[in-house]
Amino acid sequence: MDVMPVSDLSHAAQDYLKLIWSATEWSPAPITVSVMAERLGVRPSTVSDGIKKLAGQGLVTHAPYGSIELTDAGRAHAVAMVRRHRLLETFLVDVLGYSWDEVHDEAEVLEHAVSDTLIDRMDRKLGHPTRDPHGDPIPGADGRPSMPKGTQLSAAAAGNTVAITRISDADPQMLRYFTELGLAPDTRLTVTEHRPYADVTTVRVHEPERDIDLGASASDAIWVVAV
Amino acid sequence: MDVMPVSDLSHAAQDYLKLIWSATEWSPAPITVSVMAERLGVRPSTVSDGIKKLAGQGLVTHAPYGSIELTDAGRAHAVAMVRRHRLLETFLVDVLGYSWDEVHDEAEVLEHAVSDTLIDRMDRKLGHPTRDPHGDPIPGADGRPSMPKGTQLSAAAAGNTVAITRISDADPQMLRYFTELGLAPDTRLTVTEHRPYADVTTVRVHEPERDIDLGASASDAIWVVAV
DNA sequence: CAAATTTGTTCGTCAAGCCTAACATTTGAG
DNA sequence: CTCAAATGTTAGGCTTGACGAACAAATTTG
Repeated sequence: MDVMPVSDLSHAAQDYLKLIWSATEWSPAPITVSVMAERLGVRPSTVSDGIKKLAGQGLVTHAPYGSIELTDAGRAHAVAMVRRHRLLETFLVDVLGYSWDEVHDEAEVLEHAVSDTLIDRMDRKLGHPTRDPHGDPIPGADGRPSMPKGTQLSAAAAGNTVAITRISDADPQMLRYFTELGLAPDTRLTVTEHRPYADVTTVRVHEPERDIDLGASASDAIWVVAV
Repeated sequence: MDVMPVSDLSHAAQDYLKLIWSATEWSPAPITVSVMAERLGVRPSTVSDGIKKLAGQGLVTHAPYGSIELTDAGRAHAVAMVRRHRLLETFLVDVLGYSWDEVHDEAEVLEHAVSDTLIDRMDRKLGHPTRDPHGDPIPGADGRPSMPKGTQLSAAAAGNTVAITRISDADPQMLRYFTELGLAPDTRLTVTEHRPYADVTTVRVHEPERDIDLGASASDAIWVVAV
C-alpha cells in the first residue's frame, strides 16, 4: 500500500492529524475527543465520526472510548502539515512583513492550499529555516520533526536564568502584549518568583532591566530552556 | 443589502464568476453552460444548478435557456478573483522563481485561500504591477479592470509589425514551447503570411532574426497590438 | 462502591457539489 | 419550415462534513 500524498487527504483530515500531533509535541498527555472538538470549533460527535474515518484509513488507532494515537503514516502526514504551517508563518513574516501575531490564521488556511513545490521554493528562499517566528521547530523535508525542548515558564524553578524557546501562537492578542513587553523567542530572563495563589510569575529581563509579572495563561504560553 | 466579501462565496461560486468574466474579457461572445462545464471539468447539469444558485444570490442574471450575464455585484467579485489570480502568478514568478508555465495551476488553488490582506502585501511587495507574467492586465484594488487591447495573432493582417500583449496561460506545454521560441509578452514580430488551409501563420522575429511557423492553436493563444 | 456527572458514540438529518438519466428547449440543416 | 441534433434543465442519488438527540461508557465524588 502506497503512502498517500498529503494533498489526497480531506481538509478536515489534515486538520485532525495536525491537531493530534501538535497536542503531543509539548506535553505527553494524549488528546481527547472533546478537546479536539473545542479546538476545531465543531461538536464532539463530528470529531468522533472523523476519528473513526481516519482509523479506517489507517492514519490513527482508536478503539471506541480508547485513546487516539497516530500511526506512522498518520504521523508523517501530520508532520508534513506542521512543516507547511511553520514555513508559511516564517515566509509571511520574513518576506511579506507580517508581524508574528498576524500569521497564524493566514497560515491555517494556506497550509491546505499550497503545493509541495511551493513549500520547497519558500524553504529555499528562506534558507531552510529551523524555527518559525514563535520559536517552534520546523520539521525537515524528510519528515523528521526536530525535537523541541523546554518547559513552560510556569514550571521553571525560581532563581533560574533561562531563554525563551517558544511562545504559543494560539492567541494573537497575547502575542501583541508580549511584543509590547519585549518578550520574544531567544529573550533571556531570570525567574524571580512564583506567587502560588495569585498565579503570578515574576521575571527579570535585561536591556532595559525590568521586572514583569505574568499571569497563568501567559506563563503557560511561554516555554523556556536553561541557559 | 451589503456586498458580501469575496471570501463568503463558495469555492465553486468563485470559480463560476471568474470564468464568466474571463470569457468575455478577450471576446464579446457570451459564455454557455456547456463551455463552462468543459472548462471547469464538471457536467453541464452541475453548472446549470450552480448558475441557478448564483442567480438566486443576485450575482448573475439568467433565465432558463437564456444568456448568462454578470450583475454589477457578480462582476465585482469576479474581478477581485482575477486580481488575486494574476497577482499570485506575478508573485510566484518574481519572488519565488517560478517559470510562467508553472504558475497557473498553483494560482488557481491559492486564489481561494489567500486573504485580502495577503493580496495587498503581495501587491505592495511587487510594486503594484499592472500586468501578469502572461501579459494579462491586473485589475486594481478598486476593482477597476484595466481594459485589455489587442487581437489574436491569427487575426492580425499579414505585413503588420506588432508586439505581443498577452499569451493565454491555459496550456503550460504551449508556454514552454513559446519560451523555446523566444516568444513572450512584449516580443515584437512581423506577420509574414497566413496560409489558409494549412492554418499556419508565419511570423518574423528579430534577435536573432528568424521565421517561425505557428499553427492555429498557437496563433489563437497569442494576442498582439499594432506597434 | 454506587450514583451522578462528564465524556464519547451512534443515528438520523441537512446542505453543498457533484453525478446520471430523463426530459425540455433551441438551433440549424436539409 | 420541419425535425434531428445540440444544448440546457430537472429530478433523484451519492458523499462529505457538519449538526442535535439519544444513548453508552468511564470517571469522579460523596
